[in-house]
Amino acid sequence: MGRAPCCDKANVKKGPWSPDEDSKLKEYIEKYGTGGNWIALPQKAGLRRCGKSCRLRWLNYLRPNIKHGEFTDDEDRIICSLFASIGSRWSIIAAQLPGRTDNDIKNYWNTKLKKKLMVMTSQSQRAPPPFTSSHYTQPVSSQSLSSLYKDSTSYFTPTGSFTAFDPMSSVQSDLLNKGNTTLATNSSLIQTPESLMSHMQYFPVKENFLMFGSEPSCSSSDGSCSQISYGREIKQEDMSFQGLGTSNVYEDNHKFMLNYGTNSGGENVNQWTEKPSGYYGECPLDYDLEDVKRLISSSSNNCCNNNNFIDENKTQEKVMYYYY
DNA sequence: AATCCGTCCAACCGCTTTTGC
DNA sequence: CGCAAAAGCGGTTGGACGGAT
Repeated sequence: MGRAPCCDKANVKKGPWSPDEDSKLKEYIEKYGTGGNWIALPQKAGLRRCGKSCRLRWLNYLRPNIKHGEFTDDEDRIICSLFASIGSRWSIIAAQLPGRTDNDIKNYWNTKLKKKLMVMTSQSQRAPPPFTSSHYTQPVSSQSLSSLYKDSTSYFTPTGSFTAFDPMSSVQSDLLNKGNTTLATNSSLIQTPESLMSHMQYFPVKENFLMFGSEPSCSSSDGSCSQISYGREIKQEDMSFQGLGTSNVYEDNHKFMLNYGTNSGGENVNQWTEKPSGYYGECPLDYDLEDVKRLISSSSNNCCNNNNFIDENKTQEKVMYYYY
């Protein structure tokens, strides 16, 4: 049983907006505002459109100060950096780019920026094996994340550390209390795509298929793979933290982690071990941007490598992916 | 000139989260 | 606290467009 449709599908117009519809919507909102009720708005404005459609049209196109056209290098850098840290949270990324909409950024990433980075990746001829990094990335719940942003908390420290995935407690105790954090939009603290690429990886998976960029989008209904997004589908109780240095997987209520890279003795480590209890918060705060960038490419390697939490129900197949 | 193919982006869909009662 | 409705979000789709063949 699905939920009731938000509008009468038979009586609403779909497809591209006409200039007339645009002006009607614009005029109405400029005059009366949205009234906090998008569902009722189209009728009041004399539009045969779904409220959601009106909202989207307004937010993505008609709203004042919307910036269209070419993205600047600075915007590129911000998008790359934020994507590396928080993944495809386009609305949050958009919040850092005045005048840009989440839809715009999403489209830009999917159609241009990702490819641009891929080209750089292939040019860099550098394809280190997975599981080589040394830091954590860490998911935060959407609530935590949004509250972080509401607090205008920086994800860039003056030392270049990237902190978006620090556990909230750590963030609060450490970075949030720092008076000297700086805004993400300070481009001097954001790496250029070129410098990012020097640490990027790509992973040929399934023969010649190269995955790159965003989290993998997998069917959630057919059980093939759960869509992974930071703090959305995954309930907090399901969250396991997995980072560049350690991957955690739940299995039958046991938590496992994949250690990789080198241990303190300089030995190469790449093995599954059971996770000690209370493991969550013990993550280094320093989140080196070089490592962050690696996420861009490696995050899409599969459902598990760098995405940070595992749905318990999907554990088996994900573990398989790890061994793929 | 016609067709094919790839790119781009507005809009839709369905899900999660938030809000209000 | 639980439920339903609305808002918000991100993935996907479809069509317009331009370049290549």
